[in-house]
Amino acid sequence: MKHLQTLLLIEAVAKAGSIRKAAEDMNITSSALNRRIQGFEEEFGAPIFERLPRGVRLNPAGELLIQHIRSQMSDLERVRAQVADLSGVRRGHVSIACSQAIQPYFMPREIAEYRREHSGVSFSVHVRDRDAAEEDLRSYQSDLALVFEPRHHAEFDVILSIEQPVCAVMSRDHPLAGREKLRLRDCLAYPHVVPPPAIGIRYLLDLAVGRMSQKLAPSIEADSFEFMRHYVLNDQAVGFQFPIGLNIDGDDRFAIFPLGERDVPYGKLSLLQMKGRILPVAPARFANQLALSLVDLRLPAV
Amino acid sequence: MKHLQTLLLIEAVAKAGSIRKAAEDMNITSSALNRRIQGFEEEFGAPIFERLPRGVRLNPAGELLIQHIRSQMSDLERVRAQVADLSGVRRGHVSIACSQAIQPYFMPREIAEYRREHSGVSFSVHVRDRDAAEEDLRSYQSDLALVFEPRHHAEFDVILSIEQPVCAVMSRDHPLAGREKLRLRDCLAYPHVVPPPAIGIRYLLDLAVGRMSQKLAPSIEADSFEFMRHYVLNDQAVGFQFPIGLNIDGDDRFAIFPLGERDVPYGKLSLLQMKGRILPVAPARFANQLALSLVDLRLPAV
DNA sequence: AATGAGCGCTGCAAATTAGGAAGCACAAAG
DNA sequence: CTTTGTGCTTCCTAATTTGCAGCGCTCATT
Repeated sequence: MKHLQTLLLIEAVAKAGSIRKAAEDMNITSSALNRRIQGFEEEFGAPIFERLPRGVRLNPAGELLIQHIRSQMSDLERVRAQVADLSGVRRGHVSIACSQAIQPYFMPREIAEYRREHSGVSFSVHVRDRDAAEEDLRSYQSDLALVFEPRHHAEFDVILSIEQPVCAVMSRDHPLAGREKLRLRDCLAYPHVVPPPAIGIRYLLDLAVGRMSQKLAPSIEADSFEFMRHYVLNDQAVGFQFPIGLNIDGDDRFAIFPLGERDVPYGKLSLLQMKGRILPVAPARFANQLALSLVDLRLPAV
Repeated sequence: MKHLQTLLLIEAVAKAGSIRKAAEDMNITSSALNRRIQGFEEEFGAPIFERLPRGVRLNPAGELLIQHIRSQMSDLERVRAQVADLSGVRRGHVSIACSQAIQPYFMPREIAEYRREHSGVSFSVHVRDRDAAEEDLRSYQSDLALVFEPRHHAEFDVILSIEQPVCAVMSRDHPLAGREKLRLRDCLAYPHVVPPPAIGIRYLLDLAVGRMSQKLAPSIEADSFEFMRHYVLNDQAVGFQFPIGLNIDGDDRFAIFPLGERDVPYGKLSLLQMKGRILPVAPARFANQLALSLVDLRLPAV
């Protein structure tokens, strides 16, 4: 789209941090790019880049502008998708950022189901912790985010939110595996493997131990739940995960115990989008499908 | 702003209804304009105009696009205003659509007050009935609308809403002028002058008479409240207006009676903006001031 | 039925604009 | 103190856009 060329170049420069680098990325000469930037700043009425000895950086005006540029490009994309839609073609792309727990079972199933109906739609899936997911939405890199315990509710539109208990995960032959019920303090008596603080489940665990005498003393801190799952099979350790990330009835190597809400607070799984943004057809419909599926996972009222 | 040139031309064509006319308006030749449109349609991937024997008209895709164009231009304007703001200058423009009742006293006072602080800000004020005001918001011709009884609440963001009683207005020497209180049916016994159905106050009167035996039998239907005010001085007629449009204590030629809510429903005066739109600095601040002033006019709870 | 006005569209040459190559001044890094 | 990398400028050429004139078409009017 030609009339956006300059804006695209500005974004490239902002990312590259230097005009010459950006010029190379965009396959034009630095002189041409330089002039376009200067021309734009002139008609815009204010400089948008700070000139540093080692390159350039967006100034506050530029930050404002780049946000406008991204929102504008994304909105144009939405219009094009909507136009394609009304001429009968169901195409498009959905970019979604989500927590690790969503990756193994939930998201593949949902995407496969969606694509059964709309094979023209393509997907990008990004694993993101809650902060990174929010940043993705803000910069329009993702249309949707499905994350546990998002930090800044108010900056986004919450399409739907459900609760999930934290579950203790261990091998079937673990000493605790025979119990009827389990409390957090039981788990902490054994070696436990927990994710780093950036991840939702750790946040909840930290909250929980904050009001206990016992402390978190992780034998292992790992940012991969897949690692955790396999690790607990090899040691008498306890891991933690949400039900949505577990194949509860399908794998008899594990013992899984949901922890009560008074023990560890439930995790809030929220489906988010950029505030006020109108999503293109495909992301909007997919969000709708996700919302429906998530409602089915809602905890029965206590 | 050069990169928007094509979009601006598209808007001009949409408005003019013909490429040649628009070309004249924009001071270029029709051939150049024609080719730009064709070029845009090609890279956009779909035609946006229907070619008719007497000119062109936006097709559905074009309608979608023009909405994007307008929102985009307005957002860029917002960014520029914000940038100007952060370099210390307080400039900008506010475009507001409002009911007639707002014109004589309320709006002039508010604008004057705002401009005392920010003399760099300019204003456009448009008199609009409730439907036209909404259309103004939708097409980004106005930043704000202050109207009685807006029809489609849900399509807009309601910044604030207050209630005002309908008042009967007559000359001091009118036979009814000595009364303590007045009811609608008293007024209808005399010649009355009412606005056309498009105007909020008429809508309320129609609602009111709908549940009465008596009917509205206007001697005069006039779309100017100023006309109404002067007319009732020249005939033993009754007119209707909201308090905000009356100089209640300042003009002793008139007798004014608020009508009870059970008699004629109160009018809802709403300050609206386009849904989800982020207003530029000046309109946003002015909206804020309006909201504060309107709150002072709120009816004391009954 | 004929006519003329108004429309969108197209070929071609002229005018305008944007692009590339090379080089300058400057500042940080080695 | 040299080297490297930066933004910016100048000159010239390439690419794009514009204006002009004209074609074919539809519709309202004569």
